[in-house]
Amino acid sequence: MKTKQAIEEKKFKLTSARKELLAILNKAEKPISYEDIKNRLSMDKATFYRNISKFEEENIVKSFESNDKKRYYEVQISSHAHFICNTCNKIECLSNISPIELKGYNITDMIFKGVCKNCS
Amino acid sequence: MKTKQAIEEKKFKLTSARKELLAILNKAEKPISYEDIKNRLSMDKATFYRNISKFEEENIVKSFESNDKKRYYEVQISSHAHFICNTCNKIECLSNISPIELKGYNITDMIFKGVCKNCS
DNA sequence: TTTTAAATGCGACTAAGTTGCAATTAAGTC
DNA sequence: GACTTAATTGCAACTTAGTCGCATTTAAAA
Repeated sequence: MKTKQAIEEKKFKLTSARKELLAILNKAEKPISYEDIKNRLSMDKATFYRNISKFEEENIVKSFESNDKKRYYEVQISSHAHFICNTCNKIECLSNISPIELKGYNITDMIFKGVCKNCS
Repeated sequence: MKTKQAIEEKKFKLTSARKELLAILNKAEKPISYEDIKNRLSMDKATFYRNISKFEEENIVKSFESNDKKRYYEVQISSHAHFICNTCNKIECLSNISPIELKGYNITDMIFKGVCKNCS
């Protein structure tokens, strides 16, 4: 696991805030924003954002911006595409989509938008 | 053209601010943010955002959020995918990508992310 | 030309995310 | 286990994209 590896390489200290955040991220089944979990967090907003950036630098976490001006984070274990509903802004992970080849481009992420089952 | 149609249906008045904004949007070769064009605009920020929302309601314009917290707008003429560079945040239009089929989903937009030619 | 609802500019506001700084803490060393 | 120190934290103040209320202006129908 990248987390253990990063700690062993002394990239950062494993503080209680970081343990808490990693636990939440590992349990999450879809990308989460600060807003989504702030009530469950004992750390400050600034600490959340600083740690999540740190995790991104170490390739433990990936993120993207959704339609609602918020940034969503998820653990980088399996690479998969995302679906964002234009109506309710719900985010779903799409596991069955094969990566697209496009010469000259090195594509790492795919986001699809449309209207979800509930909203259509 | 949707613009003329919308005006004829009395959906809105064709003010000079709107003419200016439509001219810029029609000339643009890629999605633009307010920041991108503010120096060329004679209208106020609030007017820009109110008009661009109006255009979106009337399906004249489409938009999405990029990696840089900004919203990008473009005229809705040809439906096409977009590529966003994770390094320099540049946005490119991809015209050769065929729409993806995914049962249960009605996909209207596709965004690909990665590293562009310049940055890799 | 008059009328009037729609549109505009301005300034104040909101909300997500960032930053500076003094206080705290993880983790290596004795 | 106590000591040391750089990394981390909380707090408050800040930044920035976008929104809103309101008094003034304007397109376009009469």
